Amino acid sequence: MTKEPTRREREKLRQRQEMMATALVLFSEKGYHNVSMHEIAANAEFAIGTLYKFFSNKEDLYKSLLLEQSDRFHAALLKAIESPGDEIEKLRRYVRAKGEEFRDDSAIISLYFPETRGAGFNILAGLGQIILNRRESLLQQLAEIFESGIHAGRFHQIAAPYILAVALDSLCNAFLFLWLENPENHSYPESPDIILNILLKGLVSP
Amino acid sequence: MTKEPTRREREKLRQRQEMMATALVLFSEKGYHNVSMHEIAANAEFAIGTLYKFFSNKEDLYKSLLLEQSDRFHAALLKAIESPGDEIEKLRRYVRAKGEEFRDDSAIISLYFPETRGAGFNILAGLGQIILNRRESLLQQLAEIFESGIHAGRFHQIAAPYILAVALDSLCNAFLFLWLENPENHSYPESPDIILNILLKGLVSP
Amino acid sequence: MTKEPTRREREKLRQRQEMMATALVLFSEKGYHNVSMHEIAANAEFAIGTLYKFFSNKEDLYKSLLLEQSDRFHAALLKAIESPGDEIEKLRRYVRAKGEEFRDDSAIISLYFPETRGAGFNILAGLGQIILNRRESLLQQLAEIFESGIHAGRFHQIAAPYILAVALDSLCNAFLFLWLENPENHSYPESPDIILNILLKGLVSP
Amino acid sequence: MTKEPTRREREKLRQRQEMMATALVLFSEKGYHNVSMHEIAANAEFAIGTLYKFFSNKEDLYKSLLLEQSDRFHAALLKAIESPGDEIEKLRRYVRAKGEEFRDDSAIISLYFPETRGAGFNILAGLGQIILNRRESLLQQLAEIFESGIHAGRFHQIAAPYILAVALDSLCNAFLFLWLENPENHSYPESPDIILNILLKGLVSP
DNA sequence: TATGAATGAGCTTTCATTCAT
DNA sequence: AATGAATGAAAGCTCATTCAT
Repeated sequence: MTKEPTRREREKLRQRQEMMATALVLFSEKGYHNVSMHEIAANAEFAIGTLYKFFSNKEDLYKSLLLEQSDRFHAALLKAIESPGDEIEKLRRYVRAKGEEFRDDSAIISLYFPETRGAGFNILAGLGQIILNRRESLLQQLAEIFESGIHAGRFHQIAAPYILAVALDSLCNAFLFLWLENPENHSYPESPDIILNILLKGLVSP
Repeated sequence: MTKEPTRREREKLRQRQEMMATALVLFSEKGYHNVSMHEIAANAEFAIGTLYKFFSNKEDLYKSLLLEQSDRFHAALLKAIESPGDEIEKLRRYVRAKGEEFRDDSAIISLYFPETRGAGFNILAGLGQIILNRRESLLQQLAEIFESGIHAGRFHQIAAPYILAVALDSLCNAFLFLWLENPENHSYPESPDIILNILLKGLVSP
Repeated sequence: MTKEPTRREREKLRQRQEMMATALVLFSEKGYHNVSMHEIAANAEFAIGTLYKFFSNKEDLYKSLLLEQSDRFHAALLKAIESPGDEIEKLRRYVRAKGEEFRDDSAIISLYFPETRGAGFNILAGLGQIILNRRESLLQQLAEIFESGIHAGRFHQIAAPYILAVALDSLCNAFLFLWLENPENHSYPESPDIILNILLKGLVSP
Repeated sequence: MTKEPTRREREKLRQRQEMMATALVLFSEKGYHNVSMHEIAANAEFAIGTLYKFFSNKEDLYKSLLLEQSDRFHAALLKAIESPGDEIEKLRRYVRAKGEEFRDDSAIISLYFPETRGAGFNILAGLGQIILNRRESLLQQLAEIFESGIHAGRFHQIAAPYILAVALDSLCNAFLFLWLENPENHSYPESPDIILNILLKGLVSP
């Protein structure tokens, strides 16, 4: 039974959110090493000491930021996958959800992507693992959808289910980057289908 | 009529290569900001002053590294694309060349990828642009191959040629990352076809 | 209505003064380039970072030093010139004031003099100009005193007023250097008249 | 009996002169600490090692430079003083010689003056002493001229002879600086008399 | 003998972190 | 509990000097 948070506790949470929001903007604009703790504190209008009350060091702040964003991100994707419907519908919802996350919070991308590749800070190895695990579990769930579609005879088995999952995810990322770079060029609503179609149709199938 | 390089010149080139090789390893292991010039000099077994004789500053070293690798990388991919053969053959050679570059020099990836995304150092804007331009021109050439295949009736037009180019490229990257992470799981020779097949075949086409 | 400075503000000012005093001694003993910021910080018993909190860089510290001393110096000389009295009295007060400034703060001389000549750091061009302008305005005021004395018939016109001003100023400097080098040889109180007499004997002799 | 210098020896002397001439220009333009040994070597078109064959270190080069210039400078002034003629003529020749030295080799001034004051490098204390001694001996000789003039009844004894010597010297310096700063404002030939007159009007007026 | 590549001590400056108030 | 002044390790970089060729 969790206690109702006191006013004091709510206040602290709000401060923490404010600091993280400021840090997110700065980190994503300038990169981890080009943002100082003083800068974050000043922008968030707190004293530097207060910032250190909430985050024991710069790395901790960065990790918290990443973890929180990753929470939201993966929760949204999970919800999309687990919603009812046939395989194609699930995949379409997944693609759409990913697009919406990117669109609504593009700041996170520049933090998040280096971490899903090997390019993140190795210092953060431990954290990177959590994120990698989440990604892995998402890929597994996507793979199950493909597998189910294959078993049901809806999909040709053009590759192993896990391979298809990786393929879909990477296609999403690539096109979302494209759209973020030229937001004006692409009407968003139809985009998910473009991505999905590439997998669904084939270039040379009879 | 270029002179044969003197022994002195060859020696200088060798030193430069050694410094760059050391820097490449350290940068790719720890990231630009977590490697000091002293560390690079010590690992390469030169005095710090000698390092600065060859590269006027840390950024210059990083840029030289990136540019040199990008030269090799893009030259190899271009050669693959421009080789004779039908569209499918060209694409297969492209995928294979990309895999070989990654496999032979995986250190470069962690430097190279942040730059093809928005995640690179903004400082290096000028350089990043060069790399982005090269990538763009490769994508254009890939797109032409797809277009030619479509015109020749070999390919269904399941998406715009440029879209197909981006799709192929991102599939390559994703699977090459997979293979690099688990090198033992996948026999290399068959891999290019796996990637290509995803595009060529379709999940649901009749 | 200026607030009474708080204890904190007074403390900061005291620290700043301490740093500048230490820097003044070191710079005047060893010259700008032979004093390191670490040395200044250590001698003033502050951490190097604290020094940089007060002065944004070494040049800024040097400039502040020079400007502050020049403020005091020129204010004292101006006050002397502008005090009531006939021309000779004003000149005598000027000579005496200059002597007192030199005597009380001989450390500044080795910083100040290279700047009134061309020998200062060219870097400090902007600052040097301020000091040169102040010197020029003092010379102008001295020249007016000579001119007034000539018009009043008190002085022979043995040279143009500005020339006489330069002459008086350079005589002051020369003798003040003499006295600083051998402080024991010369009783100070009578000195100003020695300097002035050299000019006056010609200026007022029948 | 000094040997006739061999061709080799003459060549070495010429090289040495070339290095010193280059160093003089650079030092006087940019200041001792803002000129590197490499810069001097490059400008003089010698290898850095060759420079070090001639001067054991940077300070030695600077000292040699200063000493050589001081040799020339004082020799010229001595010659002027020792030439035949009455006291006024000797003084006029002194003033004129000083002006000519300044005019012909203004580069030396920025090196030389900090040294005749306390503002030079203290490192060079030993050298500074030599120059100070030379200056002192010149002042003594000037003082003797004044004394002789006073004894001969030509000069009023408006101050001690040594004081007059210092006064004349400082007046020279001050006006020579003026002229160097605005070379166009003052016709050179008549200048020496302006300087001298300031003293003479008092010294010889009835 | 003349060269200039190589050296590394030492400089200025930044910034994550602490802790007395 | 919140503050921000103070800290000092460590970074990037320069340049006087040496010495193998």
